[in-house]
Amino acid sequence: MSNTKSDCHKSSTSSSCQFCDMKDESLICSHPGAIDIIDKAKVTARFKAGQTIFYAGNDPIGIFTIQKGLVKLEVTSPSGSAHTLRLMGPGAALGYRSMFANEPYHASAVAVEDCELCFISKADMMNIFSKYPEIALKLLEHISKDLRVAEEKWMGQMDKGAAERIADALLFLQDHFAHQNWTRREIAQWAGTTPETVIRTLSQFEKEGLVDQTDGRNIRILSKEKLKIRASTPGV
Amino acid sequence: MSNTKSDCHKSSTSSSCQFCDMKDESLICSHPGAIDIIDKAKVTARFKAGQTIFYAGNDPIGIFTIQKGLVKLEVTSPSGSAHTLRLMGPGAALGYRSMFANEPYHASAVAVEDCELCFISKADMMNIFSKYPEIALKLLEHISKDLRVAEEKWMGQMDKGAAERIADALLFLQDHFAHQNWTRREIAQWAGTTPETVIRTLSQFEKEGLVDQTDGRNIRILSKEKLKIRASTPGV
DNA sequence: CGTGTTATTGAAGTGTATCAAATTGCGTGG
DNA sequence: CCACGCAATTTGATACACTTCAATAACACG
Repeated sequence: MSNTKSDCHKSSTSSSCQFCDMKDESLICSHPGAIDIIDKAKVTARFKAGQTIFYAGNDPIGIFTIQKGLVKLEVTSPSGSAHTLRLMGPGAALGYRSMFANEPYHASAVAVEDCELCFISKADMMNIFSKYPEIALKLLEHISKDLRVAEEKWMGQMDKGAAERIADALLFLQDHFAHQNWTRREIAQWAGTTPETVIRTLSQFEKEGLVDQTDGRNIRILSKEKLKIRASTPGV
Repeated sequence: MSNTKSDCHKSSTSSSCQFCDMKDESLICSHPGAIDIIDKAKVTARFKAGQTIFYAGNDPIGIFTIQKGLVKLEVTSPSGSAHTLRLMGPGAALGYRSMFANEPYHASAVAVEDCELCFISKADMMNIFSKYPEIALKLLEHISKDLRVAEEKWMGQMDKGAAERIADALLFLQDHFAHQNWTRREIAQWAGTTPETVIRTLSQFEKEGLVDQTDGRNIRILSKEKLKIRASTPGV
């Protein structure tokens, strides 16, 4: 096996970016010219479910790209309760906001399931920018969308009741990360409520025929459409 | 009067950017090279307090830079209540998020007080980017900070009580836009609560010696420090 | 087969929205 | 300068959705 790129095995099976499944999905890696630089600069890192990738308060050292697995950005309030800010799957980037803002991380990144990440240092990233400025514009677009999502989310939280937020959460988690079996607590952290309220609401939804909970702790959505209606209807 | 730049008077007294007070504050205009382009491209616009600069749902046509006055970005929920997303004063830009995201505005921009804005079209903006890519990086930094602010704000809203949020609001509005006499409703829209709750909380704060309301409808902060403590203390 | 985590159910407390009605402040025009 | 009218403010009563606490049950994992 003649591997022409010797520094591509820093961490076990980190092969060339050419063969990465996520090549086309990723904002950064999808650029043809950038691949060569990244290929030399990147380091692969693995995290098991539950492990923390970086902690809030620390200074960013670069960007992670998700090759496999799910990662959540979570903030733990002074009162102790944790809330999920963003969820990111394969192809998404991680840690870019703090890097560009020149700020410490304002949230911690935790692996929801076993993960395989690709790390690119800040210096390498800046190097890429200077050669391919159009990537900066792409990231600008991406972060701008993040901002809308963030603002829309807490706008929704404000005048919606818990049931509506939970319906929203179920739909969102199903749409974006269907394979994952979310716990009631995780749903609560995403919907901005408590596990108890999630449970009560779920059994209410079950009565209404929106979901099914007979398969262990699994939550099966029976009617997306009805849930969508429920997600934007004040009372029942 | 020999005016060398004939197209700089599109709207009443729009003088050259060279003499703009906000030249150094603005993200875009502060760049030495960009001024020449902007000077030719810009149009000055005025809005009276209460007027809408753009409406949610419309497509962005460019960027506004605030020369004078205060602007709020507000979202009106389907249930009818309005919430203030961001507040922007002189030197700040307006409408950039939607432009970069290639999305319609997700909020409406309303003049809080009489305003003087400087408009630059999307095409001109892109032209500036291609000549001075470093401006894109600056905007990237700025939007990244916006994202943190947005996420931090709704994180705060989640587990803080109304009194804490209102204390936060008072401090924020005082720090950033001191000259403005905010109404109870505006405070409520910023703090994510109702005017009634703001009133009750204010009179509570008055009892505790944190604020003074004897001067008409004005709210005078007596002790920033005590308010800060109040802003992060669950019960009394 | 135990042990810890997740889920479930119940009861109780409370903060906050909501509605309605009275009052104040403030600008406008007579 | 006063009277008027409107919007902002204030206060009270009520309702209720949600959190919180506590105790039990079900499940997964070693």
